[in-house]
Amino acid sequence: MTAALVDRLEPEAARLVSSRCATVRLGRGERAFRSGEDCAAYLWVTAGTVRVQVVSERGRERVLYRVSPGDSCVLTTSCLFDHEPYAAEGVCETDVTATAIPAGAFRDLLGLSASFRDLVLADYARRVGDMLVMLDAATSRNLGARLAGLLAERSAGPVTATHQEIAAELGTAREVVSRALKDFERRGLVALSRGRIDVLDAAGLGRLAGG
Amino acid sequence: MTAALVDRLEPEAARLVSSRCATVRLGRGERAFRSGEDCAAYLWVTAGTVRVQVVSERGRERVLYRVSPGDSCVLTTSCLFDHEPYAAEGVCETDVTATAIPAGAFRDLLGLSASFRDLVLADYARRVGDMLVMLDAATSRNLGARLAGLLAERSAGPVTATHQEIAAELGTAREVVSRALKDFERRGLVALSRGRIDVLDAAGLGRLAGG
DNA sequence: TTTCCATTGTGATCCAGGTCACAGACGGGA
DNA sequence: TCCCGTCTGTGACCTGGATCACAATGGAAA
Repeated sequence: MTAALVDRLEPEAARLVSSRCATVRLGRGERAFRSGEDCAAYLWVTAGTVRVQVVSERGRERVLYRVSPGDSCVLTTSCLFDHEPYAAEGVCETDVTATAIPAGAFRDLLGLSASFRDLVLADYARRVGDMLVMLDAATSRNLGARLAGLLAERSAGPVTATHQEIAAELGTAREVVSRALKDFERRGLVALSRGRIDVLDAAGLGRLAGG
Repeated sequence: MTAALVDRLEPEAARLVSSRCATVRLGRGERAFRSGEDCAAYLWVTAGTVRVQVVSERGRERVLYRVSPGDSCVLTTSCLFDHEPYAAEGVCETDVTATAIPAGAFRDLLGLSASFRDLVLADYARRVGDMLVMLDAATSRNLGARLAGLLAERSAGPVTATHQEIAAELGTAREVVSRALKDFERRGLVALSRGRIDVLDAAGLGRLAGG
């Protein structure tokens, strides 16, 4: 399944994309955009993943969401319409290929293509929903449940992530995650090794996470 | 200044609104929508204010944002595009007049009118920005600063709100707000009376709030 | 005036999570 | 094999804020 933008659009809109948009490639670890930067173009990711995060004054980073092929990035649209600089940064988690849509072309596309509108707005809707959930989670402090939820979600294979990365995901401190994980291990829910967590009892984790 | 939708749209779009949208009136305290409800129409508020909030399991309510004349409601668009029910409820803080735009008409309008697109997306952008700020605030727990900020913002006139209402605004408990306010009073920043807070030193509060 | 409920003030206590400070443990180079 | 930087594990301690439990007060309605 390809995630090329042109494949999803009406012919006329696809032509517009072909003529006015460029393909950009970014290496793993590069920044797609930085906090405080102005927003010049809308990026449609066709391959790879961009992690969008904010960094607090105290240096703690917090992951907001990820942009995968087929997703748009709410913050970018936010910037394009609000004319404000980015409040977050985008880090490429893998090599990334994307179509850069200049602001003018973006607006034209919105007018021209119902498919494009649907893509953009549906994604917006999803993100807002996610952020509501995050807000809720951040307010009620039940770190154990949130961690269990995160692990249960990814229990298909081994979870390869350092405790530090998970802490950023949850917006907390590494030590807190380490302790909680150790607790899970003692309860037989997971097996821990360096940079990797194997889920032994996804159902149990799910129970911990769910209401 | 009127906030009627038709005044902001191209003639053709305005006609569409006139023919397919109804005006609804809601009394103060009524629910514009409820948590879990399906979303049938997009509401464009022309007069009054709707407070959008989520209620946690423990009954604590948290204000997400307010919809004033000229604003749209992100959650509504969210629902229309995501086909998911509301995750929050909307309470009319005053008598409210609104234009109800059925889902179909909403989509048509987006295609037809560049002005409408700009209204909807600009509003979306603003909300997302607000939510980022809220997330940040909720994570770093410095209730004093947040409370000071809230008061400084409204320091134009006396702030008429109970401590309970302010607590909902900040997503915390009433007692915590009472104590913080009392502390501000002792420091000469505010004067407290029943259901009302007079800001005596807006600059001082601003300093407490600002970085 | 009296009643009664919503609002506010406050002490006492509790607790999840944050911080600090190290000590191992692992693992990929050199 | 040894070295060194990254990851983990853990104890000790701190803290803001949440909860509980009442008392006191204000003010609108009766």
